[in-house]
Amino acid sequence: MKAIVDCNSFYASCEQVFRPDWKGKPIVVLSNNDGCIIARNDEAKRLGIVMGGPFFKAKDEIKAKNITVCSSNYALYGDLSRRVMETLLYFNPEIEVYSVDEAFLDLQSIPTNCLKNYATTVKDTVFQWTGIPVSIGIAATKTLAKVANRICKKQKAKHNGVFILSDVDEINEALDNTAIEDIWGVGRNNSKKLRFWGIDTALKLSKKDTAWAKKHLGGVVGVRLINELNGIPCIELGEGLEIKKMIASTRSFGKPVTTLSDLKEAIATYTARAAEKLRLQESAAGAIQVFFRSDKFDYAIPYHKNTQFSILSSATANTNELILEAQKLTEKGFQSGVAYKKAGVCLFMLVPENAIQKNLFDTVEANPQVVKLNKTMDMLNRKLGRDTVKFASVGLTQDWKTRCEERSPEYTTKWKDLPRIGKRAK
DNA sequence: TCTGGGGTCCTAGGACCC
DNA sequence: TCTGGGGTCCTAGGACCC
Repeated sequence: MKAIVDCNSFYASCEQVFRPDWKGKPIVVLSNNDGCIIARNDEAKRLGIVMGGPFFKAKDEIKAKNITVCSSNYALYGDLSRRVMETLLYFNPEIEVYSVDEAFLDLQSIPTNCLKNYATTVKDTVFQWTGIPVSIGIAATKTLAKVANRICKKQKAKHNGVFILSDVDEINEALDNTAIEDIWGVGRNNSKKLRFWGIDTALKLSKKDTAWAKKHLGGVVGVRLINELNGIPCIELGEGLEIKKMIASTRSFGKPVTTLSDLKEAIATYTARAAEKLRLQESAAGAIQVFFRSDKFDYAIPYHKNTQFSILSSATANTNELILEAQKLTEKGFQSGVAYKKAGVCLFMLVPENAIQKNLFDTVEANPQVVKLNKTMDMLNRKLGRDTVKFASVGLTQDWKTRCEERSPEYTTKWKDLPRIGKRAK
């Protein structure tokens, strides 16, 4: 059996950990730039706040209903996520961290009659150690575990955080109660197709044969999906730390950017961030891409976007080199007169940093001091806070910076934000 | 005023190899 | 009349996930 452990309303729960006075009150969390609503706790869900909608459209309603609004605070969520995962690791070395708020657990070594107790202990311990409530779904395949998890969250009182799907009748009932678009692996496009063919529940889909799936549901992907629904595992647990194959850093601007110097500053900032992530997984990038675009929702002005790509003469993880290349590309693609709304940097062709293929025609020897410089910068920024040391090209004022008007303190990752007991810090 | 930011995997088809 | 059989690698684009 496999389990999926999923944090309940993760971002909203993180915000509540350090604000006991928010207990029982509705909360929503916004995306970057305070753009969309990306998390709501149960109380906010009950008040009818929808997921993913643009914030400015729901603003009045949210105010009227007295719902607390948080800008996203990824430093906080990242740190609490790490604590949750470490707690899971304490129980089970066979864990696949699937996303910031989810992990799969391999339960092969747990006897069937102990599963319920085991999962309940895991759930309670995570809550006790981190303050984050989780739901656990258990079944023979990842896809069925996901089904169990959904039901577990939907019927909180009935399942109390743990739901095991093992009995055939129970599985069928669960599948019958799962709408086609709620299946893990069925997205917007396929659910539309399936509904058109009259397949509207997971149970109906599970009855289709694999040849049909191969033809109509994206080849092997469809075959796997049907097998998984029938309890035949086709998606194995991932191994520990997966090395990323691409790394990106992209952001919307708080206000439109119109000058080349501002755009270059933003691109340098995103490049520095991406390079940090690159070094964290001990890789180097062989290629870099930058892009920038105008507001895609503003139909009054013509939409403008530009993407520039370059393969480096040899792979590097050096921020300085990457920024220089990114800025060259920015100069190439920039158009004056355009109001840019969003920009980003992607790094591709990632290789391990200790296996960089040198270019035959490189005239400059790699300087070991530069590697040390980058590592030292990372260390300082990790220890003393992000951007303690940075490249001048990222700018000092950063007028274009993302909006986040309701950001909570970084309770667990910044000394000055450490919560105080007794008197609330001003 | 105002609409997020990351990622992965798979397929089809073309170019090329022997 | 008639034109093989097997491969690999790469890219663009689609679909999906959180």
